Amino acid sequence: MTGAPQLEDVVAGAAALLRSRGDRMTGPRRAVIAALAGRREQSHLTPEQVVVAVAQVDPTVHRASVYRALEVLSSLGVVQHVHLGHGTTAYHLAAPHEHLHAHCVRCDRVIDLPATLLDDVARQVADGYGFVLDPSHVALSGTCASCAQA
Amino acid sequence: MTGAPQLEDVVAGAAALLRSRGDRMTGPRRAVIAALAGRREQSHLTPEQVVVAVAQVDPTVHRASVYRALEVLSSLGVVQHVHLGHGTTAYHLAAPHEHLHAHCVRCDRVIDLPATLLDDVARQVADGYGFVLDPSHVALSGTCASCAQA
DNA sequence: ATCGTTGCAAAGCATTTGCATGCCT
DNA sequence: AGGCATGCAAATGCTTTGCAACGAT
Repeated sequence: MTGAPQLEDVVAGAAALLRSRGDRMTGPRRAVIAALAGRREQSHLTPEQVVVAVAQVDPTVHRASVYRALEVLSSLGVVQHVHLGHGTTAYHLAAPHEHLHAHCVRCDRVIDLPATLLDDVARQVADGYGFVLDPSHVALSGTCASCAQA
Repeated sequence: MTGAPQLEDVVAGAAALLRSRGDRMTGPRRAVIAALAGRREQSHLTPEQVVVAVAQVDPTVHRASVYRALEVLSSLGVVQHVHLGHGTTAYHLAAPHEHLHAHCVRCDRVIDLPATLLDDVARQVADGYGFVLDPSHVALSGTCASCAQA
């Protein structure tokens, strides 16, 4: 059981990637990685939620820096994002294994799903329409188990 | 060949629904319906695109009224919306037959897909996770045929 | 010492809202 | 006539940006 990726390793890897570009590892960037890593559940956060989580790690980090850090880390592939319908975007650390997302419109929870779930659909839209599906870019929408039974 | 729904009929139907609620059919609401109906292709419009299209029909209609009209007409079921990842919402007249959407991230085009396309996936997430999928609420994301080959 | 990054504050943008006037029924 | 809807303008909420000071390499 390896569990969640170790913070140290993620930071180190990100630092290496940053330097290889002439960019730098900084406090705010470390804080954003820490904020995203320090989550057992609810590992997909909106920018606002990241801002809050970062503030708990380091209150001196400015809001704007969080946005900028998310952008740089995304471009490195260290962080990934999903669009959740209704205009919000959720960020999470790149997981070792690719996966899809489902978003509960009632409680806003994000559920991870196997990457293969849309393989058939991808084939169908490719064959029928020439449309190349990007299954992980947006979350499937609906109601999660606990909200559905309520 | 019936083609697109007739403007007159849609307006009349909407008017009836509005009045049954104590609401009214007005110029701006008619203009929004006309803007959405008067489209062979590209029948899914962002609020901003609706504002532009409405202005061509009736330049006196205010921006805010377009937003309000879209909301009322949606609540009546005359208009429907899809979320397109990246924070935009597209509106379209309720079609006679339910359908899904795919959104091209390159050219922003929206493609209609058969409603049944996600039936299997819906069953899988229901059985495996208790998640109740709402397949038409968000568009599938990817690259359309013409953009993919470029 | 360099030059990328930050905090701050202001600007942007899309959407929403309060209010007096206007118009549908 | 009565009350919902409108136009206008200001407010909102989230995200981006210009800039001087700061700090990683």
